[in-house]
Amino acid sequence: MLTTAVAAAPRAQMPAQAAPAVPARPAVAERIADTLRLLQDHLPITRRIVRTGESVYQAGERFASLHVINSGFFKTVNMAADGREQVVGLHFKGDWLGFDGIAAGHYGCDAIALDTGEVWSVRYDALLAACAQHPQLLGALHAAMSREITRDRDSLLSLCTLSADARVADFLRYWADAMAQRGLRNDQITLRMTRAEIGNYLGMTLETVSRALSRLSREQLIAFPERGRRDVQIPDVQALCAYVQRSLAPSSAMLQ
Amino acid sequence: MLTTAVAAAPRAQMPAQAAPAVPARPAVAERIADTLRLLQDHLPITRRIVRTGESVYQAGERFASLHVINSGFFKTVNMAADGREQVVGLHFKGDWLGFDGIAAGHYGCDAIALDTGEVWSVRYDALLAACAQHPQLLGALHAAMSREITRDRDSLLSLCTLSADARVADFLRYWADAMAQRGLRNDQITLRMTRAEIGNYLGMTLETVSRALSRLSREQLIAFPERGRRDVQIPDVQALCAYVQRSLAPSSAMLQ
DNA sequence: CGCAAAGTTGAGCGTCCTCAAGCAGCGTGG
DNA sequence: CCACGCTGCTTGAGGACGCTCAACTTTGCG
Repeated sequence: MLTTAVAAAPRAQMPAQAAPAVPARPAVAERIADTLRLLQDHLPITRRIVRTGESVYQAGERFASLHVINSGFFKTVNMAADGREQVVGLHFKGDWLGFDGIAAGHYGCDAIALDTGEVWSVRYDALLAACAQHPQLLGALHAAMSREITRDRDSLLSLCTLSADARVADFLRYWADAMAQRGLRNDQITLRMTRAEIGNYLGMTLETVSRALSRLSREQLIAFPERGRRDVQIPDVQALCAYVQRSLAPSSAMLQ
Repeated sequence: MLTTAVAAAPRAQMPAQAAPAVPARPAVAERIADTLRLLQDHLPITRRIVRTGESVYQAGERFASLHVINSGFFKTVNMAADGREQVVGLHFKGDWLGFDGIAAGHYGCDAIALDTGEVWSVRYDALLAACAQHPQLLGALHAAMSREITRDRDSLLSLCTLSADARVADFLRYWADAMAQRGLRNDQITLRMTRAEIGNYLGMTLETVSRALSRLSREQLIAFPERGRRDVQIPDVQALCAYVQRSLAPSSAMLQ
């Protein structure tokens, strides 16, 4: 699907960006803890509980603060002037929210809680002042923005190159990876989004999401332990990755 | 197409993000000039001419510098470990390149010149040091990253909500807007990409791009003044926007 | 001139969307 | 307690948009 080779320039060596390093898991969790500690120690923070469906901020609101997720799951929804709504990001503990407001002076998305969570809000001007004193803080900020950009581009990549089924599989893999990186169990995840939300995020209809999940379940790549079908069991994340890869190379094995 | 309404929360007022402000055009050009001057005055800069097809950096290369486009047109190509290539961004004068390298320590994309251009490279560590002295520089850096994030999300939005024809129209509009913002003529643009590259960027095949351009031309929204069909004349950018909007509301006018 | 690369256009088909029906879970109220 | 309605989910049938494959034209270059 859409394997238009754009260029055939000689390729440099490249670290396998999706292949999970063997252990190294707690690295992300540690980084998150460090960042939260840095914020706590050097900045006035507004802690805020956000319940399911409530927003941290809304598109159009004046930008003054950035927000760091202390717990919970969030989505960002891009709002076009003409009413189109697009889920453009999923965010977990340690992720920052609100970067899109810096340049424009107002937020460009809604940030909405997918369950009850807590965000720490810091005034952007105060953050800049603190960064001047503590370079680590600036480093954390830039790294977070950089990761956000990388993540958005990876979304573009899956959206453009994967079939609907593979996109759903990749979505589950992404969620499971995010859990694992934070030291949480990733063999069973609770989708905190409706099929419609997932479909919107992945650029397909809710029916297609449902069918894809059914197919993945039929192929034993996932299972639904509960009646509710909101919980997804992933016996083998590697197998999910393999499924995505397989869907790229329909028949022939890649020579060379 | 894919108008799954995810939520129906009460909506706050929101500035029309796509509607071009009446004049205000030189604002962006001025901002770019300011940024270039800031860099020039406070940092050691490596100027570099990059010819068509050459890369500023490649995926996997060690990250040490950010790059600002002084002239020319560039694309960034996301390289997946499995060989998938995805054009994830187009970049013009004043845009920064390389943000995705900050967090990972190595670049995640190739940045490739679409024609001969000049980039200014600054070492990231030197940039940080200079930012400590000149807060404006830090402001420019953050604004550029913020805009990058916003832009990526807008790409996701068009990719997920627009038909192929509308996506091509929106692509032309985007390019024309980028030109206008920089004070260049936008009634005629020279596409510096092949149909295959455009298609890759927009998530469709080169044939579909070709057909979409033919249809737009048939509807008088664009014209091909040259034989080569690389130059596109856009008599009325507004009409292009209207075309995109029209494709969203297939039949009924939006009540209320 | 000849060849390769880029582009256009057509025919056929497959994936995914649309529309529709039915089921499951859940809170409400009689 | 169960009927009731609501929302979310699943599954099927049919159709459309865009992909695949193919032939041909145009452009550019040695």
